[in-house]
Amino acid sequence: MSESCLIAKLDHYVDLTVSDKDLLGKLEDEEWHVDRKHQLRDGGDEVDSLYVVKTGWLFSYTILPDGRRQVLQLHYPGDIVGIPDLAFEHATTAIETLTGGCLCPFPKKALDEIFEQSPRVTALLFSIGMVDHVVLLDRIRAISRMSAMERLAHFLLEIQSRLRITDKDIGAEFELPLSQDVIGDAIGLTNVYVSKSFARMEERGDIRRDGRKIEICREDELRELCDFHDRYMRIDTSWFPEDA
Amino acid sequence: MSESCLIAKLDHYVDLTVSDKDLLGKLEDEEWHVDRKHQLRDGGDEVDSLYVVKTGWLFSYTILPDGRRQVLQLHYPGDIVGIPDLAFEHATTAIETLTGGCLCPFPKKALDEIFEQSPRVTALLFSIGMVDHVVLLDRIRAISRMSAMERLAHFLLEIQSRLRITDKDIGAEFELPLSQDVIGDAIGLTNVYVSKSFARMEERGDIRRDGRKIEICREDELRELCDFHDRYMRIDTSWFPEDA
DNA sequence: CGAAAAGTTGAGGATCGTCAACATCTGTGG
DNA sequence: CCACAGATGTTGACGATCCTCAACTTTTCG
Repeated sequence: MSESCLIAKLDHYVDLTVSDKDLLGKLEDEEWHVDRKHQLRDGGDEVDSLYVVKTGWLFSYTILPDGRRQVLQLHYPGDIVGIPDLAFEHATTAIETLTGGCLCPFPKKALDEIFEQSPRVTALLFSIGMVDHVVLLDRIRAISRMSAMERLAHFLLEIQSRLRITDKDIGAEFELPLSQDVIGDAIGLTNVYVSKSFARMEERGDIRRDGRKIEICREDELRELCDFHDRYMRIDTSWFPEDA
Repeated sequence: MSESCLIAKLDHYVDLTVSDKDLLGKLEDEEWHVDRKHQLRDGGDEVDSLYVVKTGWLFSYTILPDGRRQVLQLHYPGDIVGIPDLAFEHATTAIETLTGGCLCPFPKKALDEIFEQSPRVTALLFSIGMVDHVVLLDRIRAISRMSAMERLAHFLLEIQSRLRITDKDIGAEFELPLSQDVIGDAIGLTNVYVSKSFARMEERGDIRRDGRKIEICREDELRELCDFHDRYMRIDTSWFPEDA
C-alpha cells in the first residue's frame, strides 16, 4: 500500500494505531485515474459511492435555474468527496475535477465497519465533519458581509490553511489550479470583479501572482483584513474514546 | 422521562430500539430553564458542553471586526446545539436564546458511549450532520447568488421545512420569533431591506403576516422562485449498520 | 501555429446599503 | 387601566459596490 493522504491527514490530528490504519486503508483498495475537467457526477444522479482523493483537486457545484453556477466546495488530496450525499439517495451537487488525479471509490456501506470497529476513528471522522461545518460558517460570514477583496483574501487563506494540513511545508507560495471564473462562482462574484480585486490586492502588495502561482506576501495583514481564523490546524481530541 | 424532541426527531428517520432511546435519553438527564435573550456562550469561550434543545428557539452568530453581526444558525427543539464546537476547545460562535425554553446540557464525552454502543445511532447522527451540511450549502448558494426577495423566500421555506420534522402538522402558517434585524443578519441584508422585501412579497400575495405569524400562501411558486429543496424530509438509511 | 480559453480594462447601470424621520408594537411600572 | 420608553418596523432620498456588456490582450493546449 502506497502512502495514503487520508491517513496522513487523520494522523495529523491523532496517533492512529496500526489497526486504525488498516481499517482506513480499506477505503483505498480500488484506484481510478481521472483527467482534468472530468465530471464525476451530476446533481440528481443516483449515487452510492464516495471517493478518497489520493491526488488532484476537485470541486462540487450546483447550477441555478438561470444557468449560473455556484461552486460549493473544493476537494484536496486526503479529503473524502461526496460525504454530504451520505444522507441522500440522489446527489445534491455535481462534482468535477480541476486537475487530473487519482481517486479511490468506496460504497457508503464501507463506513459501517469503521463505526462498528473503532469509536475512536468514528469520533475523528465526526470531528473533521464539524471542522468542515465551521469552515462553511466562516465562508457564509465572508460572502454575506464582506467586500469583494475581503472575500477573495478569505478564500485564499482558507485554501492555504487547508493545504498546510497535508503538505507541512507549504510556504507563502502555492499553485492555484482555478480559473477566475471558478473563484468568482465560489465567493459570489463575477470573473470580471475577481480580476479587478486581484489587481488591487497585487497593487497593495498583499499578494504576487505568476500564472496560477499565488504568493501571499503579507499574511498577517490579510488575516486581519478578513478576520480569518485557521480551523484546520488543531482539533480537540480530549474527549475521544479509547480504542477497544 | 417526558417525551423527548431529540428522540422524536431521530425517530422520524429510523425506528429506534428501546436501548437506542435509552442511550439518547441520557443526554437529557439534566434540565435548564432559560429566559429570552439569554446568551449561552460567547465566541472564544472555553466550552465542553453541548445542549439538547427541549423547547424554545436559539441562534448562533459571530460579530465582525466592525461590529456587525452574522447570524449563522437557528436551533429548534430536537436539535443539539454546539455540535460544530465538538472539534474545538474554544467556541467558534456565540449562542443566544430567541425565546425562553428548556435546554439539556451534556459534556462532549457523553457522545463516546453512543459511538461505542450503537453504530446505528452513530450513523444516524453522522447523517443528520450531513443534512445540516447540505442545508448550509443551499444557504451559501442563496446568499451568494440570489436577490433579496429570493433569499428571504429561501430562508422562510428552510425554517418551515425544518419545523415540519418535529411538528408534523405545521401548515402554511407558523410563528417566527425573529426580529427583522436578526433575519437580515442571517441572510446578508439590512433590516431596512428585509422590511422592503417582506412588503413586496406580501403585495405579490406570496405570504401574509400578522405580527410575527407568517403564512406562506403560495408555497409552490415560492419554491420555484428560489429553487428550494427540502433536505430534511427523508434521509437514506439503506446503508446503516444493524445494531449489535 | 492557430483556436479556444482565460484574463484585463472601461463605461454605464441595477441592487442593495446608509441615513434619517416617522410609525407601531411591547412590556413595565405607576 | 393608562403612560411611557425602548425596541421594532416602515418609508423615502441618495449613494456605493458590484454587475453587465463589450472590446481587447494574453495564455493554454491540441
